[in-house]
Amino acid sequence: MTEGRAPRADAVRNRKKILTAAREQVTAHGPDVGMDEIAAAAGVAVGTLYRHFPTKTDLVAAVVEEFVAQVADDAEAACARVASGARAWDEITGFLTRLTEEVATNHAVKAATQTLGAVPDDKADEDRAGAALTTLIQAAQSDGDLHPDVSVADIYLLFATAPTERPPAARARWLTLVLFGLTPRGRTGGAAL
Amino acid sequence: MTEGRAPRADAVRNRKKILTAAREQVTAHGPDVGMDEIAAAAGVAVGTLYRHFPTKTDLVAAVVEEFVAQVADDAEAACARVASGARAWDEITGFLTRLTEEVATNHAVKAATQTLGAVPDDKADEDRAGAALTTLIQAAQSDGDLHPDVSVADIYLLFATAPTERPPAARARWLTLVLFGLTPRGRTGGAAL
DNA sequence: GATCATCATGAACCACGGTTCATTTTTTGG
DNA sequence: CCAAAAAATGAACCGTGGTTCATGATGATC
Repeated sequence: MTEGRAPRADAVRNRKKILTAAREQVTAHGPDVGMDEIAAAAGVAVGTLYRHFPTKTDLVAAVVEEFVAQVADDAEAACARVASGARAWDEITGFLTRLTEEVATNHAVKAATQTLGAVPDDKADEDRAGAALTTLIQAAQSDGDLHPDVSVADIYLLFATAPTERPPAARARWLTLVLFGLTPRGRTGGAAL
Repeated sequence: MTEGRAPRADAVRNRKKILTAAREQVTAHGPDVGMDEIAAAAGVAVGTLYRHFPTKTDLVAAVVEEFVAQVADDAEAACARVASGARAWDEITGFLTRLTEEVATNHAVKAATQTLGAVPDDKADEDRAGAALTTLIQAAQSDGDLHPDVSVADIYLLFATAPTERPPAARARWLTLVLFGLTPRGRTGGAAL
């Protein structure tokens, strides 16, 4: 019923080439690359792209989802290290540092963060990332290293707005500001947080 | 030499209408509104836009500069209140709250913040805003309410990334996070900040 | 290796948006 | 009022970029 026939060999080969090329091009030039350029990078004609992906949006979405998976892997790895005795706060800062770098460098990831908190697409990878992050957050909070009512949504909110097109120094500074805030350490802060 | 002839009456009238319409349209729909729409809103033909502004970029820049001036006014007003005895920290949070709101609501201001720290255009209004902010920052730092090495560039950096297209609650939360950071109040933070 | 479904090709199509310019209208100054 | 200059008009131009489709090639099956 769902099985018409086995897909042709060159079809699967091309599909891989397309995904690879799309990944590279979207990473390098953002989601606004032309279909022509992706096709050229894949060594394939434009029409072939449309055979595999009905629309450009679908192709880009496929690429973006790959990076969501990658971020989820990263978060889970950090989680595992915490389970092995690593300090949760260090893993969180490490994860956020890498994420900041990715968002700044990789235009596809930038696009991914925009959708992270908000889209109704049920993505397994997004759930994985959320679960891992939750664990990390709770561990760091138990250690007293992270403010008690910081949530996963907060992390998404902040990193949906991480800086792009800025020099590395600015990225590092941004992360520091976000981690420690504008108020001095000693001051007992506002009521909300 | 620089005086050819007095400009025609309808010309100045149209110029005003164009700037007003452009302000409204860019505010409402962002810098990506079509020239057609701006022209329609102004009750004028497209060609007229190009008589007054050689390119779309110039028109949008004019609008954006208006908002930079507005932000500068706001900062200076806050500054004046501090001079009259208001607490600097309260004025800073007030200013930043209003700015967050503007960035989220007003697409033109969003565009403005992107250029604030980075463009080589020598704008008097930008200098005004910078000077006022510097004063505010130093006052708050003297009171011990603001971390000692926060600079104007930091504020620009953060607000270049203020959230757009998010519900008001998210905007408020974002500001709280930025003000107080992710680490708990008691903890003596990282070396850098 | 013949047949056929599947797939690839790429020129052409189309919508969109910034820009131009020949023509017409309006204002100005005498 | 009447030219002449200045300004307004808007249809047309043009580049860009996503999408389609008639045609030709290729892999799978018997």
